Amino acid sequence: MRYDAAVTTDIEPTAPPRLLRINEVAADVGLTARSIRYYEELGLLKPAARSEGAYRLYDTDDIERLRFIRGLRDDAGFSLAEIGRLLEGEAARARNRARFRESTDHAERLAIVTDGLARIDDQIAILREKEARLRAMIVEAEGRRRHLRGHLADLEAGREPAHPPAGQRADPSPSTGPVAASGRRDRSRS
Amino acid sequence: MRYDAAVTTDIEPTAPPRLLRINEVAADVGLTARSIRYYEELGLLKPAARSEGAYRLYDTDDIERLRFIRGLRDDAGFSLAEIGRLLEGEAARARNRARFRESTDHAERLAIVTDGLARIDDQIAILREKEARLRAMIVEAEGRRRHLRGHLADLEAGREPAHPPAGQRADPSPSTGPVAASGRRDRSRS
DNA sequence: CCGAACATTCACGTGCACGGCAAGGTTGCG
DNA sequence: CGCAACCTTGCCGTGCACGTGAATGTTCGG
Repeated sequence: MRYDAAVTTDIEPTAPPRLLRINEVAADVGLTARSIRYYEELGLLKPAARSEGAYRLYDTDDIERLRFIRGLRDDAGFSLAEIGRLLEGEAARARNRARFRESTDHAERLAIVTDGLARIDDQIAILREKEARLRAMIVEAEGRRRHLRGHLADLEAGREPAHPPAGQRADPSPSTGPVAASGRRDRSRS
Repeated sequence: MRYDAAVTTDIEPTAPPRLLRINEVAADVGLTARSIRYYEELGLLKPAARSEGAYRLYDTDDIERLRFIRGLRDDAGFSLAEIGRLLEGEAARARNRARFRESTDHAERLAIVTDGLARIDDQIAILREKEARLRAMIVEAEGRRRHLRGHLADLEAGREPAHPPAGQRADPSPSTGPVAASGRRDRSRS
C-alpha cells in the first residue's frame, strides 16, 4: 500500500527533495515519533519544513542529524543535554552554510569555514576523549584476561596456582611460602 | 573492636585487609553512598563484610569492582541493567574463585578458570563492539572535517566552492521566525 | 466528498538512577 | 560512660527521557 510511490515521470538531474513525515523518519532511523518531537522540544533539531496542515516534514539532512543524535545517545552514551552542547556546533554550522551562500565577501567566507572547522575539531576531540576512556577499560579487561590465561596455563601444566586471581588478598600463608594447598583436604567436593 | 582480624600471624608482610566503610569508598571511587547502596540493591555488588552493627565493609576488590561499574556507567555509557548483565560474569567469577579455592579437583579447577576466561572474553567483546561504533562515528566526523578542510583550501586558493558543504540542500526559507517552542532549560550535572 | 490512516498539541504516567530526609542504631574517642 | 560522627533502613521526591492516551486536525485514495 504505497500510495506515494508514483512521483514525476520526469527525469530530473537534481534529485527531488523528498520530504518525509515523522513516522517514516522514525522507522528509518530507529526512533519513535515521540522521541523525535522531544528532541525538537529540546532544540536538538527542527524539521526542514511543515506541511500546510503543520505536519513535520524532514529532509535527508534532518535524517542524517537524527542518525547522528541516535549514535551519540546509543553508541557514545551521551545525555541529551550533552548532545545538545555537541550539536550547538552543528546548528551553527547549518546557519553558517546559509550565511556562506549569501555572502560574497571572501574574507567572511573564509572565516565561516575556518570556524566550522574548529567546531568539528571540537566534536572530534570530545569523541576521541570518550574513545580513549573506553579503550582504557578494554585494556584493563585485557589485562585481567591475560592474568587468567596465565593461570590457566599453570593449571594445564599441572603447576600450582601461585597467584590468586585478581587483586584479592586473602592469603594467610606463611611468609616463607611453602605451598599451602597441596594436600588433599576434603571439604565439599571430591 | 573489630573481629575481622583473626590473623594470629606475628608479622605480616602482606598489608592488613583494611576494610572501608561506605563513605570512604564513595569518596575514593567518586560515587555517593546512596549510589553504592543502590547498586547493591540491584545486585551489582555485595560488600565483602558487615560489621557487628551491620555497617557495610568493603575490601579492595569491591573498590575495584565499583571503579569498574563507574567506568561502565560514565565512560562506556551503559545502563545499570546492562552493567548488571556484564557483571553477571563478574559475580560468577567471584563465586568461582571461592569454588576454585575449595576445589582440589584438577579438572574442575580447569573448567572454572576456562569458564571465567570465556566470560571475560564476552565482556571484552562487548566493550570492543562499543568502541567500534564510537570509532565509526569519529571516522564519519573526520570525513566531514576533511571535506571542510578541502573547501577551506579552495577558498584560500581563490577557487570556486565547487562542492556544496556536506550532504544536502538546506532550504533557506528565511524570514519567518515562528519561534515555535524551544524550551531551553538545561539542567546538567557531571 | 468521505473515511481510514496519519498527524498535532496538551497532559499525565512511567522507569531509571539516584537525592534527601526521618528515625533510629553503631563506632570510637576522650 | 558520653556523645559526636557515622551508619542503617525506610520512604518519598526529582530530573531525564520518553510512553500513552485524549481530543482534534490533515492527507489522500477511492
